[in-house]
Amino acid sequence: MRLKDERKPEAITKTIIKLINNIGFANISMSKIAKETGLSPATLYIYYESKDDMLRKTYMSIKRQMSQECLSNINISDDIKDIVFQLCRNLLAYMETHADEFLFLEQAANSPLVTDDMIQQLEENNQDIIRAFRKGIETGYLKNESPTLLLAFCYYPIQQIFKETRKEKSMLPGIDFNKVFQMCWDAIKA
Amino acid sequence: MRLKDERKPEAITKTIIKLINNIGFANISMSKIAKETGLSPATLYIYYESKDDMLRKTYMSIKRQMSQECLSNINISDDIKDIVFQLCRNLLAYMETHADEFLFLEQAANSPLVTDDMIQQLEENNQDIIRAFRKGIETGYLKNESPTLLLAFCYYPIQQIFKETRKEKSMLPGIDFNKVFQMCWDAIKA
Amino acid sequence: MRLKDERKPEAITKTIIKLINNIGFANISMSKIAKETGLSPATLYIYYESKDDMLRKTYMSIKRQMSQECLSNINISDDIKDIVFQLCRNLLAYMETHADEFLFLEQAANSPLVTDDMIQQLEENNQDIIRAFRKGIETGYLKNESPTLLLAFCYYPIQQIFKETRKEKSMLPGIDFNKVFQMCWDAIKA
Amino acid sequence: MRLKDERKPEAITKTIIKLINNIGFANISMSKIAKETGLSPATLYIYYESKDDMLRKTYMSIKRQMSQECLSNINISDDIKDIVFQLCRNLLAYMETHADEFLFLEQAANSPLVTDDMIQQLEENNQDIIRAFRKGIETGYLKNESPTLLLAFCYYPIQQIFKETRKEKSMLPGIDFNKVFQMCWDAIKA
DNA sequence: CATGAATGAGTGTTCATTCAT
DNA sequence: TATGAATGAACACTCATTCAT
Repeated sequence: MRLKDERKPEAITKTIIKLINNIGFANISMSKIAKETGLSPATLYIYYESKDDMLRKTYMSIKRQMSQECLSNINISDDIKDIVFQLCRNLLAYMETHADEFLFLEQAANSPLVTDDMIQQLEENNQDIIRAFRKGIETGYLKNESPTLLLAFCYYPIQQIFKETRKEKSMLPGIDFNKVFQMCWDAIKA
Repeated sequence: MRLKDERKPEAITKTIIKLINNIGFANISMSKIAKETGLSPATLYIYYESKDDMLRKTYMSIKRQMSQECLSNINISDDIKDIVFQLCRNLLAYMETHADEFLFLEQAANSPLVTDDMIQQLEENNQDIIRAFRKGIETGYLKNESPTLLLAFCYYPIQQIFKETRKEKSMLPGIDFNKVFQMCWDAIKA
Repeated sequence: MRLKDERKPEAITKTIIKLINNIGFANISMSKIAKETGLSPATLYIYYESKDDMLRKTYMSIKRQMSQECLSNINISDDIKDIVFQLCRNLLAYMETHADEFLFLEQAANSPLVTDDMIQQLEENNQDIIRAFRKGIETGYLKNESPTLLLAFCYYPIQQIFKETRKEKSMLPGIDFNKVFQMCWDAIKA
Repeated sequence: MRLKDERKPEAITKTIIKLINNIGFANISMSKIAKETGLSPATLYIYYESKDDMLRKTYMSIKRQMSQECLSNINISDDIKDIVFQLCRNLLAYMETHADEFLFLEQAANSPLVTDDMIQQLEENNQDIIRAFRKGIETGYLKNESPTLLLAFCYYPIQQIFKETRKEKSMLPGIDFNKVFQMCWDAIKA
């Protein structure tokens, strides 16, 4: 009995990310993915139940990987300001080194593919950082708002601004992201 | 020979927005749009060159309308702080009254459909507000950063947070957007 | 606006009957039907909602035609014996001149495609003959059984025996169908 | 190296009969049969050369079993009338206790799957009964027709009428099959 | 013997677009 | 201008069968 080739899902994932960035979320098809990966369309269905299942699992996997990298070099007992800046740096670093993955996430996130259920599952990855933010609020360093909202004020602007800087005729060329991080901090600090 | 019926493009636009929110950007088709609007597929090609052309023109039209509504009740000579808060209120008001239109924009914006060229064209709608921000910088009320960046810090967080609040199992339920506006202001003020 | 070509459904029907007799009910496909008829697969969907719809409508149409031809030269006021023998002759004549159509019906009738609802609709075509049989019962010429059962004893044996005679290595070669008709009559007569 | 497990073909046969009655002859597939039986698709090919081979062998097996059961409690030296009525009762009994098997046979019999060669092989199962019928002709109890034809007049009407009574909205509800047997006898008796 | 992996060819159906009226 | 008819190409997915273990 032949065993599942664990390099195949990896190759499929890479193809998906590549194709979505080249031709767009709306234009990927199973046959394009199969051909680009060098597989038969039928083989995709050994690893995934359906196209939706494939895209959802790919989304979950990439998103989890991104969340994890955002927590690098962060010690929950550090000063909240250090945590916030490190978080911002990590996010930027991930987007810079995994631009295609990130842009895949952005396309998928705005589609009906990503369900509330998936988001809730992913939310668990943020629990540590949410706890740190809550402590920051209690110790008076951060505004007395929902920690999720404060966190959103770090992630969202940086992500959207990053996307803008990636465009060929960007309206925000040569931005110094340290300034952006500072603005995030100003938004959430007490 | 009848003249082009200008109510048809309007009806088509409405259908597109409705369908995209119901079945997603990736699943709309010319025949679905035609059937839902009560037209023949062939008729769509009288008003638009192709599917892409149709979606692009629709995007441009909606985006322009949104930009315009964001400038309501704003007087360039007002205090920059008043301008910023009014801008934020206008944006929120538009998203709340035109949720489908806004969510269409978000789906389209992340797709390869929207070209740099289109973005540059749309950028012109912001010139007045950019000028006001520049004055705010010069008079020392705002941080000395690119006005576009400052503006981004108003739009992006509010838009993304709004999307989050729309979800059924939102992680940010019952948010007071006035607090959000204040955070935007804190981020960009000098 | 182009008009529907009424020769197309006829051509499609002919292809279906031909193909089903050549390759069997289980092996026909939309693309085979399309190619054999000289059409695009998509065109089939202008005339029929789905494959099932196509096969069902074809079945109904052929079955109705057969029922009609079975009533040729039958006068309801004739002697019931004459009616029965004419019915038998008509059935045989139809099967002989429309062998492919008849064999299509037999394949379809044993598939789950043909619903009770369809059968009920078709049953209406037999009302006149059923009435004649009822009169035959009342006047004592026929057995006092359900007219439908008596009718079945005419149709079924002849149909099944006809199918047997059609086989290359038939076990019933050179049958005289007049004898078969007589046996049918013996079965149902009082 | 294990030996072929003879319970597997039995299990496969049961699955085939079940599936064909549930989803129809045209919709069964090797993988569905494998999954439903709890086997790998590849395993089916240990027991059968191909899908067609599998269906043919299954048809032959079931058909033989049915023929055998039709001969229960029949003594060739009995009166031909007793033989005929017992044959009819046996046929009905088989169809009632093995409805799925019988309906499988009917679906298969009308498909091109069943070849003349197979029919000839199966015909041997009827030799005893054919001989009895021939004696019935010689002794003047039966019509002077081909014994096969006389036999057909027993089998066919009962089978077709049985199928009709099985339908949900049957046109022949609550039939007394003893009357049907009598009609068969009337058809073939001298 | 038995199997899950693998596949090219096929399935029914819909696509964006053009044609003929 | 407006349309239903028409289509080749593509869609997501399944097929019967074979391979490698």
